[in-house]
Amino acid sequence: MRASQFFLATLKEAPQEAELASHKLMLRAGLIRKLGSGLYSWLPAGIRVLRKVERIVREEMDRAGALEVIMPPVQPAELWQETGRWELYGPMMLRIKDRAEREFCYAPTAEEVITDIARKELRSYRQLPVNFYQIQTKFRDEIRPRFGVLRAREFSMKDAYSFDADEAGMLASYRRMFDAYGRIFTRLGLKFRSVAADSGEIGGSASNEFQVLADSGEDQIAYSDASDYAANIEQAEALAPSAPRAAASAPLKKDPTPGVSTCEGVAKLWNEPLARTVKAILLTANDRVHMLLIRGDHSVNEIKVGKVPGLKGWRWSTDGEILAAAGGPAGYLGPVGLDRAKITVVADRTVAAMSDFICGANEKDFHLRGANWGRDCPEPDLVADVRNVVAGDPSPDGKGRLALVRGIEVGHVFALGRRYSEAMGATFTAEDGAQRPFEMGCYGIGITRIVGAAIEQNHDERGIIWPDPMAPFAVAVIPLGLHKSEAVKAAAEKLYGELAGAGVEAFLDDRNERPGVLLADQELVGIPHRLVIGERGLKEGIAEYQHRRDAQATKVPLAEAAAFVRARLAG
RNA sequence: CGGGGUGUAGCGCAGCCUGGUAGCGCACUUGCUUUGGGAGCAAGUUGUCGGGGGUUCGAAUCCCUCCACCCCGACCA
Repeated sequence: MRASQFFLATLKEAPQEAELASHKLMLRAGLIRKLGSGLYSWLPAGIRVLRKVERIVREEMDRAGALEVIMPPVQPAELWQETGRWELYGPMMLRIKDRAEREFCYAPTAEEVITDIARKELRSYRQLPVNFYQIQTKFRDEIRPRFGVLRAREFSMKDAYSFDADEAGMLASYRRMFDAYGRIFTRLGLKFRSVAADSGEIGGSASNEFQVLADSGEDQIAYSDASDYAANIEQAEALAPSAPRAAASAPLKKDPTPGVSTCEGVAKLWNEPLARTVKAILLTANDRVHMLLIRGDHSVNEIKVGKVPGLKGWRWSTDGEILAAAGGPAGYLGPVGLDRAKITVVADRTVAAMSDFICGANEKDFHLRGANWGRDCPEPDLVADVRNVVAGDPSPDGKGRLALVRGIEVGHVFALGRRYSEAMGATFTAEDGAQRPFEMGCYGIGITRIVGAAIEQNHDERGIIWPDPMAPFAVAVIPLGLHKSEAVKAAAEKLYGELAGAGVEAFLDDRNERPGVLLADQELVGIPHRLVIGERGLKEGIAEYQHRRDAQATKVPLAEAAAFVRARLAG
């Protein structure tokens, strides 16, 4: 491709809407333009990258035996009502009506449609297993779209759905997809980790996420420093302290803490470590108020809370409920002196093992110190893991300690089971003649998100640095003074021709611009390899090769330049 | 949805407080010079000042209202 025939929409300055590096760079490099909140057009340079990602995903899905289909992005409400998700999905789903006032949605995902296809088309166990996938535009009306294509409302997703006759088969299909995903992200040249995950709204038993590692990621990943354990922090288990609870050694004492309503404040006021304090959080579930107790330096894991018996569908208690159940206001709450008929005490595993702790006195402007389970208040009604793990916690698999890194979720595989097949009556005739619901799995990859995540992971102050497999062009040929030197022009054209002839995606920047402009654009757009041709080098018979990550250029004899680059690409 | 902020040329911004009919840089067009890291000079082009309403002789500027976009939050008691 010649620059003169391409549309290079680079910008010197980033539009003010962009905050994150990848978002700014995608706009500046001319990959995308914003149409509205969470809506992006993809320009020619962006499309080239997107197609590369799609191609690798397709190849690996095909190789794993999945079959490509396309389902309509506009789907009738009836299907979603069958599974109850028409209501469940809530405002995330964009709902539309046709001229006859029939309700539709713009697909946020396609379990219902694919299950409908399965129940109509798949009749016998002999047809199983089968795995359908599509690469399609999805729409999710996110509460707050942000970070450009990383959390857009409209985005491209590869979604696959497997159908098996039994659970063992389904788990094998799941495994095949898991392995395919690993190959995809490896081939894309990204640093990633697969982690155990919460299955969330989609439901099902097993679930793994694929996270591209990047400091700006929205997700936190906990991994063991001594094993291959890795999990999303939403899911990572915080083990109970191994040491038994120490005996009470301090007397219970109530002291004023005027205006100090946080653990941090009390710890500072009393010059005590934050880890000695306990914070109380009141939740209401099933019309009963619960006091959740977390160590002062820990944070609540809302997903774990929802899994505690009796806390499914919990919400934060109102101020009125708090006062009525605990007797004191928020900020001064604790387990001592509660009427347990009115309130259930749920202690985090760590808190249950604490002694001589600091907590609220259930009275405005007072806290307690030297509080002890058993002596000062009854033992907790429930002890559960409800906090987020922190770095240094023991790994749940018993090997090593946990460390935390940030990641961007680009893939997610779910072992669904029969949730959708049962809800929609999708059955097949089994070997014994009985009708059985399909065992399903579903597998997503955020195609557009991968592009943003790759940039987030691979950029510097000058611009993008594409991994070779995703680069819009493999190599930039940059002639310095093409419009004034016949020798430069001839050498650049020859080199470009050699590369193109060898099937290398070369970009010849034949614009009549100063060298700085050409070089800056190549660096901004992130073309990973470049060959500079200038009069200076021609005198020596060389081209200057430089990888986007190289600090210095390497002189390469002109005649060998094309082969030199091809060797780098192969490696 | 709550809080904060921003909307002025394609992009980045000033002007607004203290009303007087719109400006800077980049980009774009033309010409000349220049050409190994985002050129210089000269001459141009580009605006319903987010929309609507109001106050006023007069509104980008003051008031009301709506809209769009961005950031933080929507747990931490």
